[in-house]
Amino acid sequence: MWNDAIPDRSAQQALKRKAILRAAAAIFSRQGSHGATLENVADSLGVSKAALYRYVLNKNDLILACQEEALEIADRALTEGEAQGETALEKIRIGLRLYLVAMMAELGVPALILEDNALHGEEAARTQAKRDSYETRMRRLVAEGQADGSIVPAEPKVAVFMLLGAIHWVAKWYRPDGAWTPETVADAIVDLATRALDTSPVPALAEMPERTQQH
Amino acid sequence: MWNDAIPDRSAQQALKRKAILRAAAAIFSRQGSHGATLENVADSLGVSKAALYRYVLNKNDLILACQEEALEIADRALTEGEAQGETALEKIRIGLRLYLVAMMAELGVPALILEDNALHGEEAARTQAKRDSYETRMRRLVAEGQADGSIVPAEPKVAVFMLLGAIHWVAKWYRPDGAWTPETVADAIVDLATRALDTSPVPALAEMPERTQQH
DNA sequence: CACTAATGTGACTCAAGGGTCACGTAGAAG
DNA sequence: CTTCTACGTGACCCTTGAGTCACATTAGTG
Repeated sequence: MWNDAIPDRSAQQALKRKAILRAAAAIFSRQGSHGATLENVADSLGVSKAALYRYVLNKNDLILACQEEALEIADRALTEGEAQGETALEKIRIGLRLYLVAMMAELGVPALILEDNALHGEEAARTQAKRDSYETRMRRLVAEGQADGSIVPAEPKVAVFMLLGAIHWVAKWYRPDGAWTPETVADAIVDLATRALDTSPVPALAEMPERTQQH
Repeated sequence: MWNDAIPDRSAQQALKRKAILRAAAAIFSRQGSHGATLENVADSLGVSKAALYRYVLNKNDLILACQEEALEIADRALTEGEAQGETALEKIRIGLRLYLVAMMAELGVPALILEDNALHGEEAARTQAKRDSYETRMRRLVAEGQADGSIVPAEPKVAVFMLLGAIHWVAKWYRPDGAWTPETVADAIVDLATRALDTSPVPALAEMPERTQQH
């Protein structure tokens, strides 16, 4: 009912909670956190609503967990990008690409779009702080790129908002059962969006290969 | 209570309905259509919830009206862009810029982000069709730009999604009481986003002038 | 096999929010 | 001044959905 098999009792807890997060993320991302029902989430797992409460404190907690997971993923991706990239622009490219792919892999959703007041409680502020921190990091990278010559001069705030808009919007149109794989989409959208900042953009961009292997 | 003064009785109706649309759009855009209460909308106008029902059939109708208004604006803006622009890229630039500015002026909000199932009823399908039609128009323009050499080769669908993401995302971060005017923001974000498609991008972009005159 | 802890369920409570209604009031018209 | 109509209101109804609880069931453990 939950998933296939195996590990020792206490680790099951974590797996099941993870499964709930995935299911919830999928529904939040389509209907918004307000439009989503805990019963929806439960149904999509083939479980009763009450069962969820063994793994989740309440709806707010669930939203919070999804949000934090997504922020962790974004943060790790950016760190990896900073490690691998040569110029600042490359760092951003890699960071965003890994973000999209990892979101699909771990939450099953390319991005989480939450309403402004989706969360309440003091944890909401902590989460907001994390998001600010991520955006600040991105802005610093843009400034760095303007220094190293890889990124065109432009207001860093606007540049970052533009990039994040393009990335987050993927949640609105990407369908996992479509013709494009997560990697294809991530490459295409990130290449295109970051081309806006590129001081020496290549004239042509990659084609869109169809999905070859299912899953 | 509603607005300042004047016109003959029956025209008041239209004005008041328009005021409701603006108020609703503002709240929808911050809280999502599900998170928004009709009482919120009423309160923000200093009116009781019941009063709204003189001008609006129900919540669905209100959402629908906002949505359609936004689509009309987008459509008009694109038509204007097609009339004024030389290359296809210019047409897109002008169309998007006018869209952002007009949304701010007429709905008081840079964009409407609605959840997938915000609307129900058959009108929802009609609205969806309009949105599709707009996106198709945009894709055709991208293809046209690839033909006339102003736009870089790239999958038109992805290109349009990327542009619309950057544009719609403005609703998430723009604050009317901030330092930037609507025109400033529209220019900056559209120039930056469309630069991604530009075959001959200028190396540098405009600075961000502060707001000089208040409103 | 008996015992216990963990897990899941259906039936419930309760608050919030969409929508309605009977009424009060103000302003145009005779 | 009276009357009619449009407008707005407070109080209300009713559904939906968050959260709880007593109970059944299952799975480890001696």
